[in-house]
Amino acid sequence: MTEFQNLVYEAAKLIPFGRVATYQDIARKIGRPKATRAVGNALHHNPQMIIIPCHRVVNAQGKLAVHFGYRGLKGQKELLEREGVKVINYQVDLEVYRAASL
DNA sequence: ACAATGACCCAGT
DNA sequence: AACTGGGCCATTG
Repeated sequence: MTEFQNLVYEAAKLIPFGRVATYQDIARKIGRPKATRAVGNALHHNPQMIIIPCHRVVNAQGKLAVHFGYRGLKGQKELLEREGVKVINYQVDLEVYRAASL
């Protein structure tokens, strides 16, 4: 477990229930605004798939991660809808659900 | 130390 | 809207 990954996971846990964050938000939160790609990597290697709310993390367009580990796209979609987030065509409205605290 | 890879982003065509 | 190329950063072989 690298230090970078810890930072990413900690940041991910801060995303409130029923809201989402972009890879950029996470990157910015941990002090590496341009490491968005690395953030994606870290989440992919996520050791605690369920514990860490990585399903609340989407790309800059609000699109869900295609290679999501837990039950794929559908899994992430269901997890989000279970929190009251409307997912249209595997995409969420960032203007509405993006966590403001980031 | 170097090259390649990936759940990314942005601008240009 | 779809495709391309360049840039970014951490991890891995």
